[in-house]
Amino acid sequence: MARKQGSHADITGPKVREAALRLFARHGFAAVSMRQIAAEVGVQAGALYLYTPDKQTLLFELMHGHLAELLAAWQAPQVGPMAQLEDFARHHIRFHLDRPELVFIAYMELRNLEPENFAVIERLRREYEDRLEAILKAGQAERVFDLPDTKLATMAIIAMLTGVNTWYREGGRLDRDAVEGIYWDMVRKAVAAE
Amino acid sequence: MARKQGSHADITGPKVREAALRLFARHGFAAVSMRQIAAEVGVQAGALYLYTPDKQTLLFELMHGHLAELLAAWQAPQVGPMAQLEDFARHHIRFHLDRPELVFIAYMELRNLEPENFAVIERLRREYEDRLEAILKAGQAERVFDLPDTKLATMAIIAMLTGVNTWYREGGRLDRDAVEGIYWDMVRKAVAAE
DNA sequence: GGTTGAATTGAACGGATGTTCAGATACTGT
DNA sequence: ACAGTATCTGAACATCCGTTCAATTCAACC
Repeated sequence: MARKQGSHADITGPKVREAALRLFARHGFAAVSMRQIAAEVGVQAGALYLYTPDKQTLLFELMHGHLAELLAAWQAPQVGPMAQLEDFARHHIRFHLDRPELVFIAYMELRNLEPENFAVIERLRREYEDRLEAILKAGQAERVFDLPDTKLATMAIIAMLTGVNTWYREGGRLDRDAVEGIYWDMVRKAVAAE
Repeated sequence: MARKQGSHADITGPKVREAALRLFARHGFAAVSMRQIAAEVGVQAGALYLYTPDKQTLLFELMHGHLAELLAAWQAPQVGPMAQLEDFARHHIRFHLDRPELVFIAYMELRNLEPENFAVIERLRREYEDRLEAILKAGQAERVFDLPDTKLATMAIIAMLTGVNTWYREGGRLDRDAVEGIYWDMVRKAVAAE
C-alpha cells in the first residue's frame, strides 16, 4: 500500500505544520516524536521527510514564520508617541491572542533551536523590541512619557502584554476588547509623565 | 567496583537535585536523560533511584520546593496597601533574580507534570497571586489605587516583574537595586489613583 | 492504455530511553 | 576481626527515537 486516494503535497504539507504546531505547543518540542506528528497527519513517519528536512527545521520554520508575520503585521502609524504606543499595545494583544500556540512555542522552545537558528530568531525578536523602544524614546524626548530607562520599560511592557496569553480563555469574564482596554490603561499610566 | 571513598547519601542526594535543576533549566525536562544527570553527579544512572522514585518526582519536587519557599519567604507587612505593594514588588524581583533556574523550570515545565502534580503546583501559584490581589483590592477600597480590574492587574504586575528574569544578567548595565527601583516606579504609576 | 513521476509505505538502522536488580564494595559498629 | 548495611555498579529489559530508502501505489498525461 502507498498513496491513498486524493492525497497531495499541497494538502499534506500544511497538515504537517499544523500537527507539529499543535503537538509542540501541547507537549513541547523534545517530548513530541516524528511518529506522533505523522499519526496526527494520518501518514507514516517516513513521509514527513518529503515536507521537512528534519525535526529541527520544522520547529525553526514555525518560529520564523511567526516572528516574520509579527513584524510584517505592524508599522507605527504617523501620529504622536502616545497614540503610537496605544496602537502598539492593542495590536500586540490582538495578534498574540490570535495565535496562542505559536506564541507559546516561540517563547518556550528557544533553547531547542540550534545556535544558528537561535541567532536568526533572536535577531527578529530584537527588531520587534526596538520598535517599541523607539516609540518610548520619542515620547521621552517630547516629555509625553517619563521613564527612567526606556530599555527596561520596553521589556516590562512586552512581558506584561504577552502575559495576557497565560491566562486569557475564550468565553471568559472579559472579552478581548475589554482586556485590551484595561491593559492599555495600565501601560499608559505606567509610562505617562506625571 | 562500587561505592567510591567518602560517598554518602547526604552528599549525593543534594547533588542529584542540583544536577537535575541545572540540566532541566538548560535543556528542558524532556530533553534531559537520567544518564546525563547521573554523569553530572559522577554516578551511574541506577544510583539515582536511591534518591528519587522516578524522573517525574525529581521535577515535581524542584517545583514544589520552589513555590513553597516563595510562599514562606514573604508575608505582607503591617502597613498601608501602597507600602505593601512596594514590599511585594521589590521582594518578588529579588527572590526571582536569586533563583533564575528554579523560576525558569517552574514556568516552562508545567506541561511535563502529571495531572495530579500539576494541580498541586497550580494551587500554590494561585495562592501567591491571591496575596497580590488582596493588596490591590485593599488599595482599591481605600482609593489609593485606581484599577478597572484587580485580577487583571495582578496578572499584569506578576508578568511584568517576573519578566526581569528573561533579560537580567549579573554585571550588566544596572545592578539589582536599580532594576528594583525602576520596576517599582512603573508598577506604582500603573496602579496609582490619578 | 501504457508510461512517468509524485506520494507514501514499511522495514530497517544504530543508538538512546526510564527503570530494575543481582552483585560488588566500602564504611560503621561491635 | 567480623558482620551488617548503606551505597553504588554494570548489565539487562522492552521500547522508543530520528532518519533513510527500496519498493509500491495511484493519478495524470500522451
